[in-house]
Amino acid sequence: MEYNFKEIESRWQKKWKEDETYRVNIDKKKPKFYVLDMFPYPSGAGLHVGHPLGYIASDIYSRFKRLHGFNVLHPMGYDSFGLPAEQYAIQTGQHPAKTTEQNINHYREQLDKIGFCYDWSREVRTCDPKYYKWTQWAFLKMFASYYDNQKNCARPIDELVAHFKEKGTNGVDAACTTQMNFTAEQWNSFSKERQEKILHNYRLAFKADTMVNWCPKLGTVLANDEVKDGLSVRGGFPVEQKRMKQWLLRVTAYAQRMLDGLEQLQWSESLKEIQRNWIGRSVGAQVFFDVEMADHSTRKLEIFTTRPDTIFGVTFMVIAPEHKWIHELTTNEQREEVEKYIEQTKKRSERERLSETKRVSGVFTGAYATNPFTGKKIPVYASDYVLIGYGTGAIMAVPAHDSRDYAFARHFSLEIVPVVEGGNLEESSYDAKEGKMINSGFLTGKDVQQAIKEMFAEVERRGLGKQLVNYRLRDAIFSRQRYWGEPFPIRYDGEIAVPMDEKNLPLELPEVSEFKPTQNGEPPLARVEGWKYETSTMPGFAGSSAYFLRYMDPSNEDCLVGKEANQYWRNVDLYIGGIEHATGHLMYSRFWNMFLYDLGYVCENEPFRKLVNQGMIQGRSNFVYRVVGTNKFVSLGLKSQYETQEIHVDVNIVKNDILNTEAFRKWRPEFENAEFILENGQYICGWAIEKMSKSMYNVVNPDYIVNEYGADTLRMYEMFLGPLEQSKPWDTNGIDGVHKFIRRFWRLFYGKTGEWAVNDERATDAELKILHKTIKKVGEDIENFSFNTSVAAFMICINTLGECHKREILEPLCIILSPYIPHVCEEVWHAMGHEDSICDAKFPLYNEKYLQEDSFEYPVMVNGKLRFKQTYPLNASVKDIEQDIVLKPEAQRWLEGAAPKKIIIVPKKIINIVK
RNA sequence: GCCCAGGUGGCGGAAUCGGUAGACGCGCUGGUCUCAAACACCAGUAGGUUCACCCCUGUGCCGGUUCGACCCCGGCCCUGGGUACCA
Repeated sequence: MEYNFKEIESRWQKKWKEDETYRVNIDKKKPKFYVLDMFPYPSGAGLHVGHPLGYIASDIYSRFKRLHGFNVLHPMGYDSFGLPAEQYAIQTGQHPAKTTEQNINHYREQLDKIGFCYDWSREVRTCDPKYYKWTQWAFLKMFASYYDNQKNCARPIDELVAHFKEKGTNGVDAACTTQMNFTAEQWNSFSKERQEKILHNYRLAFKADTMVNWCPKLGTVLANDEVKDGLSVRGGFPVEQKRMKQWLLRVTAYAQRMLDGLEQLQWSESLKEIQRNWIGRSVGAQVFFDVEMADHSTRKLEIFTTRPDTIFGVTFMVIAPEHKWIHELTTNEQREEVEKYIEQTKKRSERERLSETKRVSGVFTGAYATNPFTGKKIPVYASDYVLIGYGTGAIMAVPAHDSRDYAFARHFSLEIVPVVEGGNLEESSYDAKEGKMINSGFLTGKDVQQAIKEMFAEVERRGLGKQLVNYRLRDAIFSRQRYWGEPFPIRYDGEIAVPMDEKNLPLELPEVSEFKPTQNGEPPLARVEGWKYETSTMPGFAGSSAYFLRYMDPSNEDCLVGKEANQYWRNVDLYIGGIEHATGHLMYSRFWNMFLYDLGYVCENEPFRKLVNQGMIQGRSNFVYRVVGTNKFVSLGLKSQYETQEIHVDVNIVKNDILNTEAFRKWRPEFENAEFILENGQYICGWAIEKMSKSMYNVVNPDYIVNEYGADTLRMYEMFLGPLEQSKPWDTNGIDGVHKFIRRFWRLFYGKTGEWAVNDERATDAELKILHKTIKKVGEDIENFSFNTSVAAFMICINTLGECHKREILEPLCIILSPYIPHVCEEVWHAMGHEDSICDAKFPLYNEKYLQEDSFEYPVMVNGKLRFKQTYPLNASVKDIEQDIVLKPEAQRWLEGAAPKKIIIVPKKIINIVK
C-alpha cells in the first residue's frame, strides 16, 4: 500500500470526531494537566503557517502527556470581539457578527486539517452572550469591590461604606486614586451623589476623569499597551492625550502582588523582565518643599525622588505644565509667558514630544521654594520634561547628578552644586550612585548608599515626608467608544452609575443602524433608541482575561466556573503564545484572576504556571529580475550582466528557489508573454527574509502544505525548523527531508512492494539499543521543548534501523512518534491489530540495559597530540589503557592535571575523571 | 541611555556536565537504476594544503583561567527584543 496521506488524514480526522476521541471530563483517578494556546482573533486573512507553530507544539505536548497517563485539558476558542471586524463593518456595512462567524468557520476548517487534539465541545467565543455574561459579571464584581492594603486583597465595597459611616477615613488603608480625609459625620452628611463620587475613588472598576490615549482615526481611547511610539498598535494611527471621563480598572492595586508573583512562575527571564519593567517599582522618598504662592501664602509642594541623598544639591524645582497648582504659583509678571508655554505643550502631540526628547524647553513661574536642608531660596520652573502621569508631577532638580536636570540648568544658566564626588561637571552630570558625599552638611564624607539610608530617616524625623514606593504601572483604561465589544451592565441615574442586577445578565449588545460614531462624536450605541445604559463598550482584553477559567466548565449557566471543575483543573500548567502579549493580556489576566481569587471564586492566585513564547515565523520572499524596459527575466546568477529591476514573486510558484516558469506566466496577465534567460536550464530566484505579508507575496498558507505533503509533514516540519522560542524564517526548502522521513517510516510497515511487512521476529540487541536510545532522547526533548532535536533523533533511528519490520520495535516507535504524526501512527497502529486509539497507548519506558555501550573510546597520543581514537572493550582496565598512551609531555600533563584517582567509564562521554 | 536574549559550514541548526565542534535536514558533487528524465537508493561535503594519508586553521573580536574552552572570567564589536525625559 502506498502512503496516501490525503486519504489517511481525512479518514482519521473524521473518525476522531465521531468517536469524540479528544473529549475530556473530570476524572479524579488521573492527574490533570492543562495545556492552553492563546486563542486567536479570527481575522479575514485566515491562518498562515506562523499561527500553527505554537498550536503544533502544544498539541504534541498534550498528546505526550496523555500517553503518560495524564487527563489532559486542551481546549480552543476565539477572541472574537475587536477592532478589525468593526472597521470592516464601517467600510462595508456588513454586521461584525456575520463576518466574525464566517472567519471563525474558515479558521476551524483550517485548524481541523492539521489534526489537533482539541476538545471542541469546550469551545468559547468572547462575542457569544453566554460567554460575555461572565465578563460583565466580573466587571460588576470589580465595581462592587475595593482593595484593602492591610489585608492585601480585594474586599466588598460595602465593608468600606460601613467603615465610612462609623469612622470616616480614619484607619482606612485602601488603594485609591487620591488620598481622602473625612469624618463619619461628614460622610453621613454628604449627598448621595457626593458619596458615590467618593466611592469611585476606591472601586476596582471605576469611572474617572483622566488623561487618556485618544485615537481620532479609530474614534476611541486606547490602553497604554495598545499604543506604541505615539501610534495605535492596530492600524498605526496617531494617538493624542486628551482629558476624558472613562471607566478604568485599578490594576495598580495589584502592582506589588503581580511583581512578587513572577518569582514563582516558570516563565522566560526576558518575559518576566518585561513585566517587571512595565510595573516599574522604584523606592524613593516623598518630600514636601515649602513654596511661596503668587498670593504670598506658603504651601507644601510634594515631590518624589529616588535620590534623597542629593537634596543638598537641589538648586531649583520643576513642575509639569499640567500641574494643578501652576496658575496659583505663577506670579503676575510671569503669567503671560507661562500661559503661552502651557498652550504650546498642549498642542505638541505625544509623538512630537517623543521625537524631540533632547530639546530643552521650559519657563520660570516666578515662584520660589525653600531647600529644607540648605535653607536657600530656589526658583520653580515649569517644563514638559516633567510628566504629570508619574510621581506627583513635580520634581526637585539636582543638576549635578541628573542628566535631564543638568541639560535644563545649562540651558537656563542655573546653579550647579556637586554633592557627590566624581565625574566632570564641565561636560555632564555625574549620575552614578557611588562615591563620597561633599557639600552635604551631616552627610559629607559618607558613602552614597549610606547617605540614602540616613537621609530617609532624617526626612521622616523632621516631618518633611517619608519613604515611599512608586510604580510606573497605570490603571487600565477600560472603555472603548466602539460597537463591537461587551456592553457595560451599567445605567445612569443622573450622574450616578447604577449597576445592573447580576441575575439579569447578560446585557446583550443591541442592533445599531450604523457602526460609525454619531454626529456629535458619541459611540455607536448612542444610536440605539431607548438604550439607557453606558454607551461605550469594553476593550479587547476584557474577553480574554478569564477565558482559561471558562474552558474548565464552559456550559455552566450558574457561574463562571463551578467549584468542582475549578478544584480539579486549578490553573494552566502550560501556556503557549506570542511574546507580544507581555504587557497586555498577560498582565490583565493575572490581575483578573487574582481578583477572582481574592473573592474566593477561583482557587489559584496565578493563572499560568509555565509559559512558553513561540517565536515569530518570518516570510522568505522570492524575487525575479526583469531586464529594464523588457519583458525578459534573468536568472539570479546572470543578473549582473544586465540592468535589472527586482520584483517580488509569489513564493507559492517557486520551489527550492527555482521558478515554475509556466505558473509564472499564468500568475499575472502582464507576465503572460514573459521570456526567461535561464542558467543550467532553470530560473533561479533571489530571496530575502522579511515580515510575512500579503504585499510581499511571501505568505504561505498551511492548507497549501497540507495538500501537497499532508498534515503530518507540516506538523513535523514546523517543529524541525529550529528552536520553538526563536524567531525564524519559513523556508519550505527542507520540507522534502521530513516528508521523505515519513515515507520511510511507512515503508517499515508496508515494505518496498507495498505489502504488509510487519513480523513477530525477536529484535536484536542492536535494534533494541537504537529504539531505547530514541525513547529516552525523545522523552527528554519533549519535556524540554527541544522539538527540533527530537525530530533529528527520529531520523537517526529510522536511518539506523534500515529494513526492520519487527513488531517488537515498531509498536513502541509508533507510540513515541504519534504526538508528531498522529494520522500515520494511528493508521499503522490499527493495521497492527489494535482496537483503541493510539492516544490511549502507554508511552514506553526505556531500559537502561540497552543504553550501555559494549566498548568505549579512550584518548591516545598520536604524533604529540591527544586523540580520542582507540576503542577498548568495556572491561578494559585503566592499566591496559595507560600502557597504550604514548607518554609525550602533553599526555603527562593531561594525566597530572586531571590527577585521576579513579577513571570511571561512562559509555556516552567516554571518560569521567573523579578527583 | 538602561535592561534582556543571541552571534557556530553555502543554509536552518546540533553539541543537555568544561572532554573527538559541525548531529539531523536542506543544498551541492559524484555514482547506481533508466533509452532519457523524475522518483528512489549509495557515497562525499567546515576551510587550507595534498594524488591520498598526514598536517595546519577554525564557534563575532582581543586577552585570561585550564592538561583541555562554542561552553568559565575580563574587555570590546555586532544583531534582535523590551523600555524610556519614570525623577
